[in-house]
Amino acid sequence: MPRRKSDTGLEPNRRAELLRAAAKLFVEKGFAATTTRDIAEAVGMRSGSPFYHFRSKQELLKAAMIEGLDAGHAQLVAAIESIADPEAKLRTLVRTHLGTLLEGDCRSPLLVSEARALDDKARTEIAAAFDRYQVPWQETLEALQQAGKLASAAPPVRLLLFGMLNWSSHWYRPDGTLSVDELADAAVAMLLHAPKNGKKP
Amino acid sequence: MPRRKSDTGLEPNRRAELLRAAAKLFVEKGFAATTTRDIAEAVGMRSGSPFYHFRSKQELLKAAMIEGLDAGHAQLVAAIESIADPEAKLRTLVRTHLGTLLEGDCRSPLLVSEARALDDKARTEIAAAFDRYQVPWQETLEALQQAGKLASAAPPVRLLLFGMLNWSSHWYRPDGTLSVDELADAAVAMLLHAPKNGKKP
DNA sequence: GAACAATAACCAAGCGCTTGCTTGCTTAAT
DNA sequence: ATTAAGCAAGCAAGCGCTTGGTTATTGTTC
Repeated sequence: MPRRKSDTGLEPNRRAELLRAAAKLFVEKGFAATTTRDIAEAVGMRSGSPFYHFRSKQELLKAAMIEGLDAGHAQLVAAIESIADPEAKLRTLVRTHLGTLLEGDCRSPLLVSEARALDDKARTEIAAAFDRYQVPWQETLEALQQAGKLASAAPPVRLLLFGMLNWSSHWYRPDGTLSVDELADAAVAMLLHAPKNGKKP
Repeated sequence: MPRRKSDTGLEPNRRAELLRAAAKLFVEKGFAATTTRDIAEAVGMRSGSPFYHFRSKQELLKAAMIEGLDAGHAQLVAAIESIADPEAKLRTLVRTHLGTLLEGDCRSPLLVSEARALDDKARTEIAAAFDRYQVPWQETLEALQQAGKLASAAPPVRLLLFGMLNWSSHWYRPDGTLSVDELADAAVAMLLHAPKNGKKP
Protein backbone atom coordinates (compact mmCIF):
# COMPACT_ATOMS: atom_id res chain seq x y z
CA MET A 1 0.00 0.00 0.00
CA PRO A 2 2.20 2.82 -1.13
CA ARG A 3 1.05 6.34 -0.52
CA ARG A 4 1.61 8.59 -3.50
CA LYS A 5 -0.24 11.61 -4.74
CA SER A 6 -4.00 11.62 -4.46
CA ASP A 7 -4.14 8.99 -1.76
CA THR A 8 -5.75 10.95 1.00
CA GLY A 9 -4.23 14.20 -0.14
CA LEU A 10 -1.93 14.03 2.86
CA GLU A 11 1.83 14.29 3.06
CA PRO A 12 3.28 12.27 0.21
CA ASN A 13 6.75 12.40 1.70
CA ARG A 14 6.82 9.84 4.45
CA ARG A 15 10.54 10.07 5.00
CA ALA A 16 10.36 13.70 6.10
CA GLU A 17 7.32 12.85 8.17
CA LEU A 18 9.30 10.17 9.96
CA LEU A 19 12.17 12.56 10.56
CA ARG A 20 9.97 15.18 12.15
CA ALA A 21 8.16 12.70 14.37
CA ALA A 22 11.43 11.11 15.43
CA ALA A 23 13.04 14.47 16.21
CA LYS A 24 10.06 15.50 18.28
CA LEU A 25 10.05 12.26 20.27
CA PHE A 26 13.82 12.28 20.72
CA VAL A 27 13.61 15.76 22.20
CA GLU A 28 10.69 14.92 24.46
CA LYS A 29 11.72 11.52 25.79
CA GLY A 30 15.36 11.22 24.83
CA PHE A 31 16.89 8.97 22.19
CA ALA A 32 17.27 5.82 24.27
CA ALA A 33 13.80 6.08 25.81
CA THR A 34 12.14 6.46 22.42
CA THR A 35 11.36 3.15 20.75
CA THR A 36 11.18 2.64 17.03
CA ARG A 37 7.59 1.55 17.65
CA ASP A 38 6.84 4.96 19.16
CA ILE A 39 8.12 6.60 16.00
CA ALA A 40 6.23 4.27 13.70
CA GLU A 41 3.01 4.78 15.63
CA ALA A 42 3.44 8.56 15.53
CA VAL A 43 3.16 8.49 11.74
CA GLY A 44 0.66 5.63 11.52
CA MET A 45 3.00 2.89 10.42
CA ARG A 46 3.62 -0.62 11.72
CA SER A 47 6.62 -1.27 13.89
CA GLY A 48 9.01 -2.52 11.24
CA SER A 49 8.22 -0.08 8.47
CA PRO A 50 10.53 2.81 9.40
CA PHE A 51 13.41 0.52 8.56
CA TYR A 52 12.49 0.74 4.93
CA HIS A 53 13.50 4.43 5.01
CA PHE A 54 16.34 4.24 7.52
CA ARG A 55 18.80 1.46 8.11
CA SER A 56 18.85 1.87 11.88
CA LYS A 57 17.53 3.93 14.74
CA GLN A 58 20.90 5.66 14.95
CA GLU A 59 20.71 6.69 11.33
CA LEU A 60 17.34 8.23 12.00
CA LEU A 61 18.86 10.33 14.76
CA LYS A 62 21.79 11.32 12.62
CA ALA A 63 19.56 12.41 9.74
CA ALA A 64 17.20 14.27 12.06
CA MET A 65 20.08 16.18 13.58
CA ILE A 66 21.94 17.08 10.40
CA GLU A 67 18.91 17.94 8.28
CA GLY A 68 17.36 19.82 11.19
CA LEU A 69 20.48 21.85 11.80
CA ASP A 70 20.88 22.65 8.11
CA ALA A 71 17.25 23.73 7.87
CA GLY A 72 17.75 25.97 10.89
CA HIS A 73 20.90 27.38 9.34
CA ALA A 74 19.06 28.22 6.13
CA GLN A 75 16.35 29.92 8.16
CA LEU A 76 18.94 32.01 9.99
CA VAL A 77 20.68 33.09 6.82
CA ALA A 78 17.40 34.03 5.17
CA ALA A 79 16.34 36.03 8.21
CA ILE A 80 19.43 38.23 8.40
CA GLU A 81 20.36 38.61 4.76
CA SER A 82 18.66 41.98 4.40
CA ILE A 83 19.84 43.35 7.71
CA ALA A 84 22.95 45.51 7.90
CA ASP A 85 23.14 46.67 11.51
CA PRO A 86 24.99 44.03 13.56
CA GLU A 87 22.88 44.64 16.64
CA ALA A 88 19.64 44.09 14.73
CA LYS A 89 21.26 41.07 13.14
CA LEU A 90 22.04 39.52 16.50
CA ARG A 91 18.58 40.24 17.76
CA THR A 92 17.13 38.45 14.72
CA LEU A 93 19.47 35.49 15.14
CA VAL A 94 18.45 35.11 18.77
CA ARG A 95 14.76 35.45 18.03
CA THR A 96 14.87 32.96 15.16
CA HIS A 97 16.90 30.48 17.17
CA LEU A 98 14.48 30.70 20.08
CA GLY A 99 11.68 30.21 17.60
CA THR A 100 12.91 26.84 16.36
CA LEU A 101 13.82 25.96 19.94
CA LEU A 102 10.60 26.84 21.73
CA GLU A 103 7.94 27.14 19.07
CA GLY A 104 8.94 24.57 16.46
CA ASP A 105 8.28 20.88 16.98
CA CYS A 106 11.61 19.43 15.87
CA ARG A 107 14.01 21.58 17.89
CA SER A 108 17.11 19.97 16.47
CA PRO A 109 19.69 22.05 18.36
CA LEU A 110 18.52 20.28 21.51
CA LEU A 111 19.52 16.90 20.14
CA VAL A 112 23.19 17.81 20.39
CA SER A 113 23.44 16.02 23.71
CA GLU A 114 22.08 12.82 22.16
CA ALA A 115 25.02 12.53 19.80
CA ARG A 116 26.70 10.39 22.43
CA ALA A 117 24.55 7.52 21.19
CA LEU A 118 26.28 7.60 17.81
CA ASP A 119 29.65 6.42 16.60
CA ASP A 120 32.65 8.62 15.91
CA LYS A 121 32.03 9.01 12.19
CA ALA A 122 28.46 10.20 12.65
CA ARG A 123 29.51 12.53 15.45
CA THR A 124 32.05 14.12 13.15
CA GLU A 125 29.40 14.83 10.51
CA ILE A 126 27.13 16.33 13.14
CA ALA A 127 29.91 18.50 14.45
CA ALA A 128 30.40 19.80 10.91
CA ALA A 129 26.70 20.66 10.61
CA PHE A 130 26.85 22.42 13.94
CA ASP A 131 29.88 24.39 12.81
CA ARG A 132 27.94 25.57 9.77
CA TYR A 133 25.13 26.64 12.05
CA GLN A 134 27.47 28.73 14.13
CA VAL A 135 29.06 30.67 11.27
CA PRO A 136 26.51 33.52 11.07
CA TRP A 137 26.66 33.87 14.83
CA GLN A 138 30.40 34.24 14.98
CA GLU A 139 30.39 36.72 12.08
CA THR A 140 27.78 38.85 13.79
CA LEU A 141 29.61 38.78 17.11
CA GLU A 142 32.82 39.92 15.45
CA ALA A 143 30.98 42.75 13.70
CA LEU A 144 29.57 43.79 17.06
CA GLN A 145 33.00 43.82 18.60
CA GLN A 146 34.37 45.93 15.77
CA ALA A 147 31.50 48.33 16.30
CA GLY A 148 32.54 48.60 19.94
CA LYS A 149 29.32 47.10 21.23
CA LEU A 150 30.90 43.94 22.55
CA ALA A 151 33.97 43.62 24.74
CA SER A 152 35.09 40.31 23.24
CA ALA A 153 34.06 38.01 20.42
CA ALA A 154 36.20 35.11 21.57
CA PRO A 155 34.66 31.62 21.26
CA PRO A 156 33.57 31.34 24.92
CA VAL A 157 31.28 34.33 24.41
CA ARG A 158 29.42 32.58 21.63
CA LEU A 159 29.24 29.36 23.64
CA LEU A 160 27.94 31.10 26.74
CA LEU A 161 25.31 32.76 24.57
CA PHE A 162 24.22 29.42 23.15
CA GLY A 163 24.02 28.15 26.71
CA MET A 164 21.63 30.89 27.75
CA LEU A 165 19.41 30.24 24.76
CA ASN A 166 19.43 26.46 24.58
CA TRP A 167 18.98 25.92 28.30
CA SER A 168 15.80 27.98 28.18
CA SER A 169 14.06 24.95 26.71
CA HIS A 170 14.37 23.38 30.17
CA TRP A 171 12.39 26.06 31.93
CA TYR A 172 10.49 28.21 29.43
CA ARG A 173 6.71 27.75 29.43
CA PRO A 174 4.78 29.31 26.52
CA ASP A 175 1.77 29.83 28.76
CA GLY A 176 3.71 31.89 31.27
CA THR A 177 4.02 35.65 31.54
CA LEU A 178 7.25 35.84 29.55
CA SER A 179 6.90 35.99 25.79
CA VAL A 180 9.55 34.65 23.46
CA ASP A 181 10.20 38.19 22.26
CA GLU A 182 10.84 39.37 25.80
CA LEU A 183 13.12 36.43 26.39
CA ALA A 184 15.08 37.29 23.26
CA ASP A 185 15.40 40.88 24.46
CA ALA A 186 16.62 39.74 27.88
CA ALA A 187 19.27 37.52 26.34
CA VAL A 188 20.51 40.21 23.94
CA ALA A 189 20.54 42.75 26.74
CA MET A 190 22.65 40.49 28.91
CA LEU A 191 25.16 39.99 26.12
CA LEU A 192 25.44 43.61 25.03
CA HIS A 193 25.13 44.94 28.57
CA ALA A 194 21.89 46.78 28.07
CA PRO A 195 22.31 50.29 26.73
CA LYS A 196 20.69 51.82 29.79
CA ASN A 197 20.79 55.27 28.28
CA GLY A 198 18.73 54.30 25.29
CA LYS A 199 19.74 56.20 22.18
CA LYS A 200 16.66 55.32 20.20
CA PRO A 201 14.85 58.68 20.30
CA MET B 1 29.50 -12.08 52.36
CA PRO B 2 28.70 -8.80 54.02
CA ARG B 3 31.25 -6.07 53.91
CA ARG B 4 31.64 -4.35 57.25
CA LYS B 5 34.64 -2.79 58.92
CA SER B 6 38.01 -4.43 58.45
CA ASP B 7 37.03 -6.35 55.35
CA THR B 8 39.45 -4.93 52.83
CA GLY B 9 39.53 -1.53 54.44
CA LEU B 10 37.54 -0.19 51.54
CA GLU B 11 34.39 1.90 51.50
CA PRO B 12 32.02 0.37 54.04
CA ASN B 13 29.13 2.41 52.69
CA ARG B 14 28.01 0.68 49.54
CA ARG B 15 24.83 2.71 49.21
CA ALA B 16 26.73 5.96 48.72
CA GLU B 17 29.11 4.16 46.39
CA LEU B 18 26.17 3.02 44.27
CA LEU B 19 24.75 6.53 44.20
CA ARG B 20 27.97 8.06 42.96
CA ALA B 21 28.52 5.44 40.29
CA ALA B 22 24.93 5.74 39.13
CA ALA B 23 25.06 9.52 38.96
CA LYS B 24 28.25 9.39 36.95
CA LEU B 25 26.84 6.89 34.48
CA PHE B 26 23.52 8.71 34.20
CA VAL B 27 25.36 11.90 33.29
CA GLU B 28 27.65 10.19 30.79
CA LYS B 29 25.23 7.91 28.98
CA GLY B 30 21.81 9.17 30.06
CA PHE B 31 19.32 7.46 32.35
CA ALA B 32 17.62 5.23 29.82
CA ALA B 33 20.86 4.11 28.19
CA THR B 34 22.40 3.14 31.51
CA THR B 35 21.52 -0.39 32.59
CA THR B 36 21.31 -1.52 36.17
CA ARG B 37 23.99 -4.03 35.23
CA ASP B 38 26.29 -1.15 34.27
CA ILE B 39 25.80 0.36 37.69
CA ALA B 40 26.33 -2.94 39.49
CA GLU B 41 29.48 -3.65 37.54
CA ALA B 42 30.83 -0.17 38.27
CA VAL B 43 30.92 -0.99 41.98
CA GLY B 44 31.83 -4.66 41.62
CA MET B 45 28.43 -6.17 42.33
CA ARG B 46 26.31 -8.73 40.49
CA SER B 47 23.41 -7.56 38.40
CA GLY B 48 20.65 -7.97 40.96
CA SER B 49 22.39 -6.67 44.04
CA PRO B 50 21.69 -2.92 43.69
CA PHE B 51 18.04 -3.75 44.27
CA TYR B 52 18.86 -4.60 47.85
CA HIS B 53 19.67 -0.92 48.43
CA PHE B 54 17.14 0.66 46.05
CA ARG B 55 13.70 -0.53 45.13
CA SER B 56 13.98 0.47 41.48
CA LYS B 57 16.20 2.14 38.93
CA GLN B 58 13.99 5.23 39.15
CA GLU B 59 14.51 5.45 42.88
CA LEU B 60 18.25 5.36 42.31
CA LEU B 61 17.95 8.34 39.99
CA LYS B 62 15.72 10.21 42.39
CA ALA B 63 18.10 9.67 45.30
CA ALA B 64 21.14 10.60 43.21
CA MET B 65 19.50 13.83 42.13
CA ILE B 66 18.13 14.96 45.48
CA GLU B 67 21.14 14.00 47.57
CA GLY B 68 23.48 15.39 44.94
CA LEU B 69 21.65 18.71 44.78
CA ASP B 70 21.54 19.02 48.56
CA ALA B 71 25.25 18.27 48.81
CA GLY B 72 25.92 20.92 46.20
CA HIS B 73 23.71 23.35 48.07
CA ALA B 74 25.62 22.75 51.31
CA GLN B 75 28.85 23.34 49.44
CA LEU B 76 27.56 26.64 48.08
CA VAL B 77 26.40 27.87 51.46
CA ALA B 78 29.68 26.94 53.10
CA ALA B 79 31.65 28.69 50.37
CA ILE B 80 29.89 32.06 50.66
CA GLU B 81 29.11 32.24 54.36
CA SER B 82 32.14 34.35 55.17
CA ILE B 83 31.84 36.64 52.16
CA ALA B 84 30.04 39.97 52.44
CA ASP B 85 30.53 41.65 49.07
CA PRO B 86 27.77 40.49 46.69
CA GLU B 87 30.04 40.57 43.67
CA ALA B 88 32.60 38.31 45.34
CA LYS B 89 29.74 36.14 46.50
CA LEU B 90 28.46 35.69 42.96
CA ARG B 91 31.91 34.94 41.69
CA THR B 92 32.28 32.22 44.37
CA LEU B 93 28.87 30.76 43.58
CA VAL B 94 29.74 30.55 39.89
CA ARG B 95 33.14 29.04 40.54
CA THR B 96 31.81 26.46 42.97
CA HIS B 97 28.95 25.53 40.68
CA LEU B 98 31.32 25.08 37.74
CA GLY B 99 33.51 22.98 40.01
CA THR B 100 30.82 20.40 40.74
CA LEU B 101 29.75 20.62 37.12
CA LEU B 102 33.08 20.20 35.34
CA GLU B 103 35.47 18.81 37.90
CA GLY B 104 33.33 16.60 40.11
CA ASP B 105 32.26 13.13 39.02
CA CYS B 106 28.61 13.20 40.02
CA ARG B 107 27.51 16.50 38.48
CA SER B 108 23.97 16.27 39.76
CA PRO B 109 22.70 19.57 38.32
CA LEU B 110 23.04 18.00 34.87
CA LEU B 111 20.56 15.28 35.75
CA VAL B 112 17.73 17.78 35.81
CA SER B 113 16.79 16.87 32.28
CA GLU B 114 16.50 13.20 33.22
CA ALA B 115 13.66 13.91 35.63
CA ARG B 116 11.29 13.23 32.76
CA ALA B 117 11.84 9.53 33.42
CA LEU B 118 10.22 9.85 36.85
CA ASP B 119 6.63 10.14 37.99
CA ASP B 120 4.96 13.33 39.16
CA LYS B 121 5.54 12.79 42.87
CA ALA B 122 9.27 12.26 42.43
CA ARG B 123 9.50 15.24 40.10
CA THR B 124 7.89 17.41 42.73
CA GLU B 125 10.47 16.41 45.32
CA ILE B 126 13.27 17.11 42.87
CA ALA B 127 11.83 20.50 42.04
CA ALA B 128 11.88 21.29 45.75
CA ALA B 129 15.54 20.30 46.02
CA PHE B 130 16.33 22.45 43.02
CA ASP B 131 14.48 25.38 44.57
CA ARG B 132 16.65 25.05 47.68
CA TYR B 133 19.72 25.07 45.46
CA GLN B 134 18.65 28.30 43.82
CA VAL B 135 18.01 30.27 47.02
CA PRO B 136 21.56 31.57 47.57
CA TRP B 137 21.72 32.55 43.91
CA GLN B 138 18.55 34.59 43.97
CA GLU B 139 19.59 36.30 47.21
CA THR B 140 22.95 37.27 45.76
CA LEU B 141 21.40 38.56 42.56
CA GLU B 142 19.01 40.75 44.51
CA ALA B 143 21.86 42.13 46.61
CA LEU B 144 23.71 42.94 43.39
CA GLN B 145 20.71 44.75 42.02
CA GLN B 146 20.35 46.78 45.21
CA ALA B 147 24.01 47.68 44.94
CA GLY B 148 23.32 48.94 41.43
CA LYS B 149 25.58 46.40 39.79
CA LEU B 150 22.79 44.54 38.05
CA ALA B 151 19.98 46.01 35.97
CA SER B 152 17.44 43.39 36.97
CA ALA B 153 17.21 40.45 39.35
CA ALA B 154 14.03 39.04 37.84
CA PRO B 155 13.82 35.23 37.52
CA PRO B 156 14.81 35.10 33.83
CA VAL B 157 18.18 36.59 34.72
CA ARG B 158 18.92 33.76 37.12
CA LEU B 159 17.70 31.20 34.61
CA LEU B 160 19.78 32.63 31.78
CA LEU B 161 22.78 32.54 34.09
CA PHE B 162 22.18 28.88 34.90
CA GLY B 163 21.92 28.25 31.19
CA MET B 164 25.34 29.75 30.51
CA LEU B 165 26.90 27.69 33.26
CA ASN B 166 25.16 24.35 32.83
CA TRP B 167 25.47 24.28 29.06
CA SER B 168 29.23 24.62 29.40
CA SER B 169 29.32 20.93 30.28
CA HIS B 170 28.48 20.26 26.63
CA TRP B 171 31.54 21.98 25.25
CA TYR B 172 34.10 22.60 27.97
CA ARG B 173 37.25 20.50 27.74
CA PRO B 174 39.55 20.51 30.79
CA ASP B 175 42.57 19.96 28.56
CA GLY B 176 41.88 23.05 26.47
CA THR B 177 43.33 26.52 26.83
CA LEU B 178 40.45 27.84 28.93
CA SER B 179 40.69 27.22 32.67
CA VAL B 180 37.62 26.86 34.85
CA ASP B 181 38.60 30.07 36.63
CA GLU B 182 38.72 31.96 33.37
CA LEU B 183 35.36 30.51 32.40
CA ALA B 184 33.90 31.65 35.69
CA ASP B 185 35.28 35.13 35.09
CA ALA B 186 33.82 35.25 31.59
CA ALA B 187 30.38 34.25 32.86
CA VAL B 188 30.41 36.78 35.69
CA ALA B 189 31.64 39.47 33.33
CA MET B 190 28.82 38.80 30.91
CA LEU B 191 26.24 39.04 33.66
CA LEU B 192 27.59 42.18 35.31
CA HIS B 193 28.54 43.72 31.99
CA ALA B 194 32.25 43.77 32.49
CA PRO B 195 33.55 46.87 34.23
CA LYS B 196 35.76 47.82 31.30
CA ASN B 197 37.51 50.52 33.28
CA GLY B 198 38.87 48.07 35.84
CA LYS B 199 39.05 49.55 39.31
CA LYS B 200 41.46 46.98 40.66
CA PRO B 201 44.73 48.96 40.67
C1' DG C 1 32.65 -18.32 76.53
C1' DA C 2 30.59 -21.65 73.55
C1' DA C 3 26.23 -22.35 71.16
C1' DC C 4 22.57 -20.47 68.84
C1' DA C 5 19.40 -17.24 66.45
C1' DA C 6 18.95 -13.11 63.85
C1' DT C 7 20.30 -9.94 60.58
C1' DA C 8 22.76 -7.35 56.77
C1' DA C 9 24.65 -7.72 52.47
C1' DC C 10 25.20 -9.93 48.98
C1' DC C 11 25.31 -13.95 44.79
C1' DA C 12 23.37 -17.27 41.26
C1' DA C 13 19.89 -18.04 38.40
C1' DG C 14 16.34 -16.88 35.85
C1' DC C 15 11.48 -14.97 34.53
C1' DG C 16 8.62 -12.17 31.71
C1' DC C 17 8.77 -8.49 28.84
C1' DT C 18 10.56 -5.12 25.51
C1' DT C 19 13.86 -3.89 22.20
C1' DG C 20 15.93 -3.09 17.47
C1' DC C 21 15.72 -5.25 13.46
C1' DT C 22 14.77 -9.04 9.69
C1' DT C 23 12.22 -11.72 6.49
C1' DG C 24 8.74 -12.84 3.23
C1' DC C 25 4.82 -11.26 1.34
C1' DT C 26 1.28 -7.85 -0.66
C1' DT C 27 -0.40 -4.01 -3.23
C1' DA C 28 -0.70 0.31 -5.70
C1' DA C 29 1.66 3.04 -8.97
C1' DT C 30 4.84 3.29 -12.99
C1' DA D 1 6.92 -6.30 -15.46
C1' DT D 2 9.04 -3.85 -12.30
C1' DT D 3 9.47 -1.16 -8.43
C1' DA D 4 8.36 1.70 -4.29
C1' DA D 5 6.36 1.46 0.06
C1' DG D 6 4.54 -0.78 3.22
C1' DC D 7 2.43 -4.91 6.43
C1' DA D 8 2.40 -9.24 9.39
C1' DA D 9 4.95 -11.98 12.06
C1' DG D 10 8.55 -13.05 14.65
C1' DC D 11 13.56 -13.75 16.34
C1' DA D 12 17.50 -13.13 19.37
C1' DA D 13 19.33 -10.24 22.63
C1' DG D 14 18.96 -7.42 26.43
C1' DC D 15 16.18 -5.28 29.98
C1' DG D 16 14.45 -4.38 35.03
C1' DC D 17 13.56 -6.95 38.66
C1' DT D 18 12.51 -11.28 41.77
C1' DT D 19 13.47 -15.28 44.29
C1' DG D 20 15.91 -18.39 47.16
C1' DG D 21 19.93 -19.38 48.99
C1' DT D 22 24.72 -18.24 51.26
C1' DT D 23 27.95 -16.20 54.36
C1' DA D 24 30.21 -13.09 57.66
C1' DT D 25 28.82 -10.34 61.41
C1' DT D 26 26.14 -9.18 65.57
C1' DG D 27 23.51 -9.86 69.57
C1' DT D 28 21.58 -13.25 73.09
C1' DT D 29 21.35 -17.05 76.23
C1' DC D 30 23.17 -20.51 79.08
